[in-house]
Amino acid sequence: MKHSLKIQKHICKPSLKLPEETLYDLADLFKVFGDSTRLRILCALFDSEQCVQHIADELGMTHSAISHQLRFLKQNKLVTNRRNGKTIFYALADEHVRRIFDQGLEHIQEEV
Amino acid sequence: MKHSLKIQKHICKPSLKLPEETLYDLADLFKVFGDSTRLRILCALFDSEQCVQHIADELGMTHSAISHQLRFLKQNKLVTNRRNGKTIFYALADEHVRRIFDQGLEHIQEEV
DNA sequence: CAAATATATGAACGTATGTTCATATATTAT
DNA sequence: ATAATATATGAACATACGTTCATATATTTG
Repeated sequence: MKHSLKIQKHICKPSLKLPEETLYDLADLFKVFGDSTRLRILCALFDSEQCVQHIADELGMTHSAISHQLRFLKQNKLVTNRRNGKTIFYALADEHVRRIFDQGLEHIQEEV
Repeated sequence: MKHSLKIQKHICKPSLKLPEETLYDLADLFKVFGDSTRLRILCALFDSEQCVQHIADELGMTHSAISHQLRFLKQNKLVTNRRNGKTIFYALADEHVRRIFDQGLEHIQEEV
């Protein structure tokens, strides 16, 4: 009886149990937000759709680098695109992007 | 006059301009969420604080791996900890963690 | 104090990531 | 068809990341 406290090592509470795959998908989603270049691209699209070269100019990077990242963003459904002649315009996919962005911003700006 | 359309290459709209440093901080924050192990740790803390070994057991990983990740999570202010004797309990730092997590979840579950 | 337990940490290792460079594709203009 | 423009993509490279292993620190127990 005297070491009953010692025995109960871990009081197991069942925690929020999401499927493995969901967690991987979720991690992949946040991974997309986890790079300042991609965040800057998203910022550039906040007001209106933009073409690749415009974004590249604005960020001072090559169109190749931007194109690679846009593909990544599109694969993860954070942006959509439409072709207009030679140029392709990219736009934010939906409001979640903005909301996730804003929640993150709130978090970092809250800390001292 | 005939190629005036050709000339206006990029109609520059000023986009949301955040300081470089803010973007890096924001990317760092999302980077933390961009790993399934860390997400699982956060899940494990959703209901209540937990000690390192408990989390390690639950995730089927070594305490070393978990400890490394918890340090990372703490550096980014997503968790706090308190010591109780030999064991150290970790807990979610604030509600932003949950909200960012939930927004992400909404996003991936919305898509078909 | 020594042993046991819980956690932390540095080094090392393989893998993933972001950019660049060269090249390919697509559209338009001549 | 050829040239010019806009974008996409594969390979290569350097860097960053996550885990493991060994070891260190901290607390409690005997």
